[in-house]
Amino acid sequence: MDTTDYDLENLPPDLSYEDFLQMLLPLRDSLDILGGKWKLQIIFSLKFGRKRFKEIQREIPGITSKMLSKELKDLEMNDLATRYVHNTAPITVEYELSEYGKTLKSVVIELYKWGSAHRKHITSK
Amino acid sequence: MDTTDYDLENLPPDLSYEDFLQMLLPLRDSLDILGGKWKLQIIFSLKFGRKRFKEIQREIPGITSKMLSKELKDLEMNDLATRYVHNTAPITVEYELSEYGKTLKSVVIELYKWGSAHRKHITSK
DNA sequence: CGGCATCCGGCGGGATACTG
DNA sequence: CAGTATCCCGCCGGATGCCG
Repeated sequence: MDTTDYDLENLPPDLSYEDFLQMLLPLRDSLDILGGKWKLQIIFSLKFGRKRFKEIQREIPGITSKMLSKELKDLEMNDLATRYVHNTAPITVEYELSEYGKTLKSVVIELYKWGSAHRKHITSK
Repeated sequence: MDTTDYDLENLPPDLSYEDFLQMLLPLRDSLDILGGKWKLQIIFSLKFGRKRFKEIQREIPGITSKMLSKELKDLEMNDLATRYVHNTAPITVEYELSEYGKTLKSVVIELYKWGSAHRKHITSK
């Protein structure tokens, strides 16, 4: 696989278009993981500790079980959240943000900072 | 308007859901501006200087004039790109990344860094 | 050349019902 | 309770054509 790391400040001038698209992949990964209607809300919900499926759903008005289930599976696939199944009757499942998931913090903060400054920039004209 | 800035590290525990959604808005702004199929490619294309409409389109295989036009208008609305119209026949139009647009750099780099590390994290399991 | 108008297909995602 | 299955609608975005 291709593990080339690019220095975004100084991209090689002879970068082929294919390599350019390769370079965009990690960027898209980040955007996909945080993008969409529900991802951020779920991630923030899990930031405050281990939660049951229904708890999360209650905290996020409007989300259907289908969407929540799909998004959680997504987070789990990306190793960002961990799923705990308990042999109770009826079954209960808990989710928590993984240690690795917490590495998202810096990106999220950066996005927030820029977005926040941007709102001011835009409304000041 | 609401210009409250939140400290994402220490969110007030009594944060109402409405305030929480408010807090997400800047994050969504950032994600919307960089997300989508073409935004990054266009931004990177403009990073290398002032370009004509057709030039950009040639550099981005597959993009239709409709999409390019829409995305550029979007960037312009957000003050990220500047449009220059020349009274030639036929008309020519140039675009360039605004000075303000360059402030995106830190966010983009952060997204790239995390996404890049994430690819390694995921493929190493 | 730089766009806008129109038509249209795919799909993200909502509503609802059902199951282990 | 924690999902899955089905149906369905809106809309993003592609294709094509036209216009100043």
